[in-house]
Amino acid sequence: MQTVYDPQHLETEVQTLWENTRAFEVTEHPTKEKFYCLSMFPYPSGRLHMGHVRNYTIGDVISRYQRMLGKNVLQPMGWDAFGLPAENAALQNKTAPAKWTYQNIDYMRHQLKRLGFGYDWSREIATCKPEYYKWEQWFFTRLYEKGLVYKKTAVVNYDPVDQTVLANEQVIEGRGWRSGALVERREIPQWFVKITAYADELLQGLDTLDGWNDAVKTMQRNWIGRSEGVEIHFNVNGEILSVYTTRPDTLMGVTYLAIAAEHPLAQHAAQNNPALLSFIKECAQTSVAEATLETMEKRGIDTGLFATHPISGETVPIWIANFVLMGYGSGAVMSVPAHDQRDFEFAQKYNLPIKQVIVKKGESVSENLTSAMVEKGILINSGDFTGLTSQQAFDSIANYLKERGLGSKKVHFRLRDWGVSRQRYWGCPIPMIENANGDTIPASEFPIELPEDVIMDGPQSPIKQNPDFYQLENGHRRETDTFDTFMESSWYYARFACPNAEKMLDEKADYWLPVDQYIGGIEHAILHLLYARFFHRLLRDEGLVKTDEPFKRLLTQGMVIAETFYREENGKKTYFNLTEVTVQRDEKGKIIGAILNADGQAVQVGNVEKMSKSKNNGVDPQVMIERYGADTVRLFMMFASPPEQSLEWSDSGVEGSFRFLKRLWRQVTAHLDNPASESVSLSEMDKNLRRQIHETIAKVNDDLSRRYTFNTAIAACMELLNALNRGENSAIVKEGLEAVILMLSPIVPHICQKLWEMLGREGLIIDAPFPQVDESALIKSTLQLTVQVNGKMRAQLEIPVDANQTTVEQLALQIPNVQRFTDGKQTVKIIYVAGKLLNIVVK
RNA sequence: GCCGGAAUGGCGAAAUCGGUAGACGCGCCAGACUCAAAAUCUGGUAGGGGCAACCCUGUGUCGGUUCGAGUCCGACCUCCGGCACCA
Repeated sequence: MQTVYDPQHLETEVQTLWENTRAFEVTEHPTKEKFYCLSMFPYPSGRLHMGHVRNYTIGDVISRYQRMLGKNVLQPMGWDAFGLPAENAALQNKTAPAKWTYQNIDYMRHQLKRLGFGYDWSREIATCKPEYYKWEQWFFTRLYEKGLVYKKTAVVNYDPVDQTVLANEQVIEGRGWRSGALVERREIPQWFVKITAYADELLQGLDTLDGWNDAVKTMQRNWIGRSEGVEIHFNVNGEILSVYTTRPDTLMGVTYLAIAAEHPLAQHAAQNNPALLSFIKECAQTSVAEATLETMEKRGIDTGLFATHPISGETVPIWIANFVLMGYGSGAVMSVPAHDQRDFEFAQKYNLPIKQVIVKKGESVSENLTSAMVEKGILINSGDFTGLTSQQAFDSIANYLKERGLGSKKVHFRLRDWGVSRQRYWGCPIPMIENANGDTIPASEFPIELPEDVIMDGPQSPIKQNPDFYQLENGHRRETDTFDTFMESSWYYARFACPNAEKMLDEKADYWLPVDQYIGGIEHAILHLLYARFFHRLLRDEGLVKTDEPFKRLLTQGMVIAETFYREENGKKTYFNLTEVTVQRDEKGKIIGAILNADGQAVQVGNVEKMSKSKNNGVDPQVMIERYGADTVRLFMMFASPPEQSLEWSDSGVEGSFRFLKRLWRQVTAHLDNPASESVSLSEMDKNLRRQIHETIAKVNDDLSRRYTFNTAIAACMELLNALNRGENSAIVKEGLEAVILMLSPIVPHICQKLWEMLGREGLIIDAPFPQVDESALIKSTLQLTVQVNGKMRAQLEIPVDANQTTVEQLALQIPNVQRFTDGKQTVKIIYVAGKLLNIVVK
């Protein structure tokens, strides 16, 4: 028998057992209940980081628990293998993105296996393989045929020095990250998928997702942004300029219109106007990111053009404003400074008139508005509409406009169509061809393979300069843009059900889908999850899946954070890793400083932040696994905080987890040395211990199935183990130890498998049933009641389980400490929460 | 700027439906074992008062609802995530 807990040796042994028995390979099983548990697949960046470890431990714990409940559990793993970092790495190392990616996959697969995750590796997918992306290409051409795909121009960030398109992330303070050149907005033709055609369905579908938390659903609802408003036509020299508003009741307060710099009217007006031209050029020098546009200084310029108000017939000036974007709606907005804060500030800045047309009920016009009056109310200064409420005016004005052909009610979505074109190399080639007439037509054969054997000697895509790729024999020319990588991650969950199918998806997908539990970072709350929900409906409408929603239950896990250490010189911070410093604490254990090991001098202690390269505060999981073993790392990850909260790294916390596993090991081996002596009747202490065992089983089941609070499940097991250590009846101690081992096995599967065997059990613990409650063990004869006076706890009272309120009140009033607070006072009322609490209210 | 979230001892956290604030763990303090150290075990540990029984204060800030608020409502502060080409 092993007397010392030796995780390295033990974990290898157990992992070999899993491998040899193919413990996690699953097939469709018509009679068994299925459970599909999926963690968001990783981008193969090089090594696993702690965020991955956390994500995949959560998924593995849920999978193993569900399997022990008797379900047919699928837990697959793959690689989101296309993406920008591979190009950057290739550029730096002068290698091919493919080679770098495949090397990373090999290393990270090895790491995942070492952590003991129960994946069905026979289903592994890498999205950069033609066997995977050829179906995406085929599907895109199907969407094209159905009219769900179209081409239009859209703006990108363009680096004029590197002559390449930049991702928002690559634009730093308005400049390209490599060249430092001022970035320009540029319009280029791109492919779009009509997600807006599904906007209503995506919105309504949220109501069916009971297993998603409200924060994510709210964010998606707001992102889709359904609004009811009115489209209004202004007349500009005989041409129609359309604007959309949700506040047609304020229409009489319009004092100017604002248009985008790229708007044709702006371009036209600028032809003979150098001031306008230079303003438009300035507007073009901004990143396309919405956060940048919304936070920058709002600026504008008068075009000199006028529009005719559709009701009053008055003319209002047309301004170019840097915050209005072409391509979001019509590229023009009506401005009502009195009732919109942004318009108000803009009007003040440029001395434009502010005309109040809404007042609160019972008030009159405000003499000097100091800010916009944005609430709804009663119309004033609005001609025939004066006196109406905002609500009445909405309909009256809409009808007025409609009767005269000047506008109509319209439902509008904030959601925009999904631009899927990327001007990059390391992605799935878009399967379109430009024929000799200049028309685009879909490709007819798949895959259109991306050449992997390339050299990145500049930021431009190699396939854009490679006629072997784009030039076809019949004179046609292939599209050289690639897909947004969100395309691949929008359907991988379905392909895992049938990774080798000779079509995109086969009937096996019907067995496994939808995903019962999806787990990933909260940062994916909108984009990835919305695109996947959209794509699932596209698959459904192609007859490839039968459900409406891909993910039944969603768990969004928090970030892994850690302390930062730095020195500041000339305003530039240099960060040091935890491994390079010694932390100093006061006698209470509070951090008071840190010293750099290299020179013995002090460094600054910074904030606790998300583990990242830039803050140099990452902890390499590999080092921890080698030091403590996978079980300790897994245990710490699950114990330190509940999954949805951020998790702070702590070396001593990891030590604590290791210590607990050593104690578990020792306690079981010590028990084996003192074999069970069966006692006939149970003492009161025995009964209490047995009740605690079964109360813990009830709690852990609830924590693992409903609440997903793994930290409290572990705490309950720790408490039970402490109690078992004091247990006297070895038969009950054995029952308790077996329960603890089974309950902890989803979290720390290696040590539990081994202890399970040492207790004389055979086979895989993963195939043993999870402990269930023996109701008879829970029976109590007395309860602890809290007695309050005026809501403050004054005493504890032990009462028989069947005591009625009158008895309880009498008992409570006899307690001296209760009498101290009630004597000489009048009892106003008594509140009794049966079996829990008695509150005596006095005055 | 807009949308969403978080905040509780020295630290990570617990308190599940409005009902005992601080379970469990870390750290720290004391003791046991040891020639000693490590490891391990036992006890203590929100702050303040009290010999003690107990009492007062306390869950980011200010206000409110309630017999009772960490939990609900309103306003605010700080931090975090997302904002459509990072994944």
